[in-house]
Amino acid sequence: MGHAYDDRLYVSLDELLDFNGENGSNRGRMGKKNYDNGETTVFKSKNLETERRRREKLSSRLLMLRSLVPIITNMNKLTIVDDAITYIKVLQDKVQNLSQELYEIDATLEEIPEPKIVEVDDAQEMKNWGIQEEVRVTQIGENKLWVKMVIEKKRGRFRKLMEAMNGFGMEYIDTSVTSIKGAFLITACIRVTLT
Amino acid sequence: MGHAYDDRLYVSLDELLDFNGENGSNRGRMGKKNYDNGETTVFKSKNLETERRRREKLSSRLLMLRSLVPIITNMNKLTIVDDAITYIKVLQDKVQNLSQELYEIDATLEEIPEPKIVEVDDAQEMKNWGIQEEVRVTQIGENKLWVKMVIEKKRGRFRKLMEAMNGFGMEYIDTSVTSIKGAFLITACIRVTLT
DNA sequence: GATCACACGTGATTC
DNA sequence: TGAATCACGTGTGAT
Repeated sequence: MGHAYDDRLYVSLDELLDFNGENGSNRGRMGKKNYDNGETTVFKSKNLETERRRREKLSSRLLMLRSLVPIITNMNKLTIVDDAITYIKVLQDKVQNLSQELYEIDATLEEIPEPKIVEVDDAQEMKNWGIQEEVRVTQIGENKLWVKMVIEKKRGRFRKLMEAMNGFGMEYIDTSVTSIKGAFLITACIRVTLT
Repeated sequence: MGHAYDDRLYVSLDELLDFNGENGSNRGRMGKKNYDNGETTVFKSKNLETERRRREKLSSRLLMLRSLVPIITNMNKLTIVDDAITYIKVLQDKVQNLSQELYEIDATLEEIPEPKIVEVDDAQEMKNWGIQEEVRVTQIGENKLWVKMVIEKKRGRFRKLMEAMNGFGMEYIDTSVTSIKGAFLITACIRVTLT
């Protein structure tokens, strides 16, 4: 096969100087380089080493890219880029799905806000639940309170009140709730056990 | 400047046949090709077009990769790969943060499970809240119930009961709660208003 | 043995 | 100008 190239127009430098100085076994190459052959300095392109460094840099970056991609089908330069493309698409899809899922959860969490814990003797805060003016809290013992209130009869309001008082750490000794047209009348004896 | 290369070892084909057949203005190239010059067939490498296709494919894939990366600092082959590397890192970080955030939200959501809505006359389901055997429900009118129960005195249990009954669409006409050592005694008159 | 992928050195081109 | 980038055609080891 060697003679098949005999009619080419130039002679490769490798055949004139069959000598590879540095990288003797890189991949499939045998260092087609230009050498200073004793006295006769053969031609050297100006950007020979520059170009070599450029190639090295590109190759190393391709290897870095390959190290980032988990699924690798081949070691080719082309498949490195190819796998990187599909991996980027996968990552973009993942980010899309995750952020949408997170957004939906945030939306549903806003629908059910955290129930407020309110100080029981703070009349202003209690108004936020619709309790209006009719709250009386009297201390009847060391840590016992007598609570009487009239609140507007609305679905869930009584429950919220119970939640708040319960969350504050108080113990119902005796409670009575009576519903009178559109309102609750609540009287309770409560023992406060502050932590 | 042209004479600076006169001492090189071979003569470029471009200078023998200064003629570019097909891709006259691709980038910075003027088609250093081999041509069948009439009768004298000059040398043609076997993998000339194969190699050309390979280069074209790699370049096109690099362009595809570039089109996926939003932040582009340059058009270079090297910066394309470089930007892809940083972009993949950004995407991986994003996925990491998003999935961790989602995981934390899921964890907090599991702490506060949805309160169960239970049928009020289903004694078995009521046991799930700790109500043990002492539930009596008697119908005393068209849509009125007389409920009497003793439940274990545990924080939050009374609140949950109220939640469940309230969520079922019933109206407390009169309720009294008394705490006796470790237990609640609850008697209630309820009007059921089914939707 | 034909094909593949690669690195090589080089001229052209752009800024 | 000079540095940087690119595509080219080719030789060569590996599959």
